[in-house]
Order: sequence, then C-alpha cells, then structure tokens
Amino acid sequence: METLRERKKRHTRESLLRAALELFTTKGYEQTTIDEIAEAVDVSQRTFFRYFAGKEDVAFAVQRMTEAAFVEAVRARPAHEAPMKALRQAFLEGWDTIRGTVESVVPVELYLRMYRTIDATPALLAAHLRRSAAAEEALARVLAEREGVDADTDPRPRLTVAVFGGVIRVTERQWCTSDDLSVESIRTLTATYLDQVGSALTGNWRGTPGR
Amino acid sequence: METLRERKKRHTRESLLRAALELFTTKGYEQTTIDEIAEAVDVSQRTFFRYFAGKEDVAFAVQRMTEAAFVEAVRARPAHEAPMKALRQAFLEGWDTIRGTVESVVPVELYLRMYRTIDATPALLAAHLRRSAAAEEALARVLAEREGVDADTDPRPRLTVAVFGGVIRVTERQWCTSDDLSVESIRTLTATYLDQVGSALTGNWRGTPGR
DNA sequence: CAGGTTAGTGACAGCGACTGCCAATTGACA
DNA sequence: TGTCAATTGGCAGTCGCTGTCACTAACCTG
Repeated sequence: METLRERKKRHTRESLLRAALELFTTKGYEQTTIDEIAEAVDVSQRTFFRYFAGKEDVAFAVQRMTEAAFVEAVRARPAHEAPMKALRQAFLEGWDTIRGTVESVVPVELYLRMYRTIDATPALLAAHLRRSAAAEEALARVLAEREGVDADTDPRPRLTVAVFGGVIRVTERQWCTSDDLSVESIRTLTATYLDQVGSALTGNWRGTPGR
Repeated sequence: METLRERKKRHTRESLLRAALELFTTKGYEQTTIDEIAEAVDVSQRTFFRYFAGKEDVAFAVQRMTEAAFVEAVRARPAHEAPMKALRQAFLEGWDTIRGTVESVVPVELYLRMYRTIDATPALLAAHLRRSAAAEEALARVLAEREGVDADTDPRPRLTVAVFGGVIRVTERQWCTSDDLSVESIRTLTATYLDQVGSALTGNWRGTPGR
C-alpha cells in the first residue's frame, strides 16, 4: 500500500502532467511557460523540474506509456507470425486497449488532442520522430530475436521496422490533419495504409485509386 | 559582381559556419556555446544571430544545400522512370556530385564528420529527422506530379517516399556508426539496403544472409 | 570629394528553460 | 515526541535567443 508521502508525490506529478497537457493543447506548447504549469498546480518552478526533466519530457509522458505497451505487444505476438504481420496486429491491438493504458493518468481525449499539438509544434514533432526512431531500434531487436537472426549484422529487421514506422508516420500525419480525431479513425486509417504499401511500391499508379 | 559590403557579409557568414561546424565536430554540439563561435570569428554574439536563426540553423546550413539538390535531382529524372527508381538514382547521383555541391562553402570532409555529430547528439538527431520529414513531403509532391496523381488524396506518393526515407535513415545510421566515413561507403550501403527491402518485407528470413 | 543615406555591428537589458545550492518544512518511524 | 530523511522553495547563475539603440563603415548623389 501507499504511504501519505507517496500519495502526495503521485498527486503532484499527475496534477503537473494534466495541467501541462491541458495548457499545451489549449494555448499552445511554445506559449506555455513552466512557471504557468507550476502555478496552476501551486508548486514552485523548481519542484516541476524535480518531477520532469523538462518541458519536452512532460509533453511525452503519456506517449512513453503507450510506446512501451506497443513494444511489449509485439514481443507477445505468436512466434509463427511474419514480422510485418506481428507489427501490424500489435499496433492495432494497442489502439484497442488505449483506454486501459492511459485513462488512469489522463483522459484519453486529452491524449488524442496532444497528438495534434505535437504535429503542429516543430520542436515537439522533432522530438516525436526521434522517440519513434528509438522505438524502432527496440522493435528491430525484438523482431531479430523472434526470427533468430543477428540484430547487429542483419539489416532486415531494421529495414522492416523502418518501413512499418514510415507508414505509421504517414498515417499519423494524415489523421492529425483530418477532422475526425477518434481512435476508430486512426485504427482504420492505419490498416488501410498498411494494405496499400505493396501496391504503392510497385509503381504504375495511373490506373487506380487514391483511397 | 559583388560589392565590398556583400563580400564582407559572405566572408563573415562562411567564417561563422566553418567555425561552428569545426567546434561542433571537435568538442561537441552541446558543449559549444554561441559565444565561442562568435569569439572564434571575432564578432559579437548578436551578429551571429543576424546570420543564423540559431544554433540548430547553423548546424544544418550545409545539409540544407544538399537536400535542395536532391529534391531537384528527383524532379529532373526522366518521366518514364518508376517512382522508387527515380528516388534511388537521384540519391546516388547526389552523392556523386557532393563535392561540387558543398566544397565551395566547407570542406566535404567536415560535412561528413558533421553527420556523426548529428547522429550522436539527440537534439540534432531530432532536428534532422524533422527536416527529413519535411523533405519527404516535398518529394511526395514531386512524385505525385510526375505520376499524375493528386498529392492530397492519394497516399501512394507519401507511402513510397516514407519507405524510401525509412531505408535511407537505416543506412545513414549504419554508416555513422561504421568506421568508414567515406562517400563511396554510404553510396554502396544505400544501394545494398534498397535492394534488400523487397526480400525483407516478404518475411521468412531464416534461410539467408545478413548482408 | 563632401555630406547624407543606409546597412551592418556592438553593447545592453531582458525572457524562458534549466541547474546547483542551501535553508526550511513536512512526513516517517522509533 | 523527538530525530532523521525526504520534499520543497528561493535564489543565483548559465545558455539560447530577442528587442532596442546608438555608432560606424560602406554606398551614393551632387
């Protein structure tokens, strides 16, 4: 069980997190100062930095949770599944269980709105892409292990994950700029785009559709 | 022709650029202050900011040139070439002509060393990935136009460019961590990895090679 | 080539993110 | 209840970056 001190700490941390995301999504990331976040929770600026490494850190606190869940989901996929299929299934699964992963800390709706803010803020978009790259490295290792190849010398796990990640980013971007910011929306968009990769790579697009 | 004022400006700018890259690659990006760069060229800190928007801006000044050259090279490719092929050829071409593109401003060797610094510095890596994403958007539009599809509704140009970009980033990363930091090295590595994408995506790796 | 115009510069003040340090407070536990 | 350790606030300082203003050097015109 939890001591009073621990309860207070958790409360402060979560209050800071919620206040930060609320401010970021409403008045913008750059326009929000650390002092404002701290003031909203009635702690000193110094205390904010004891809970989060910086402005960027608090912005991605929730993303960190969902990312970790995704990597674990890939690891948990049945061993006979082909790499690309495992990535795809784990990812869609991640969106199915997003409520349970996130809601204990912040409302899912706030989490989803944050995606838009990230996409619209150059500094955050950059950080997001770097975080994605780091995640891809972890995923490549998982795939390499699943398939019994050497992650350091065989480029195929990394290439596969890079292609998958590329599609995911196209999907995210499209979703962020659409007006339907719902979980179902990104789920179906992801599935659709993953299906289209094959035909996109063959070239010769002139005959057919644009979704 | 060039007036005295313009000559002085160009000289100041290029001196700042060279000094910055030299400092970044030797003592590290984070460890280098703007004051040091300005001092090395004997101008005020304020003057530095009149030539470059910030620390990040000067770090990518040369990359900006090569990127622009790459996008143009894709645009200049024969219209009958398949999208993926056009990207590949333009990219390899870019490395063939890198000397002519860069050497007038900084030594190629310094430009290449800068890649390692970018890869090793989280803040720069993030910025690099965001810049790549922006470049991919431009490339997608070029491909869409070449193939006569609508860049806004048809996902295939963006998907193709995302896959290509993904492979390029895997390649860059591998190259940066290798000990052969030469133009030939990244050229051949790129070609090899692009060739492997197809077989990587089919799954079923157990039979064959790791490069 | 004298004199006014303009571009480029340096110095200074100030903001926001972030860190180190020390003193005060508050919960934990004997 | 008193002691100890964890948590906090305040303060000073660094670095990236911006606005302002006066000053100088280059340009141009007569």
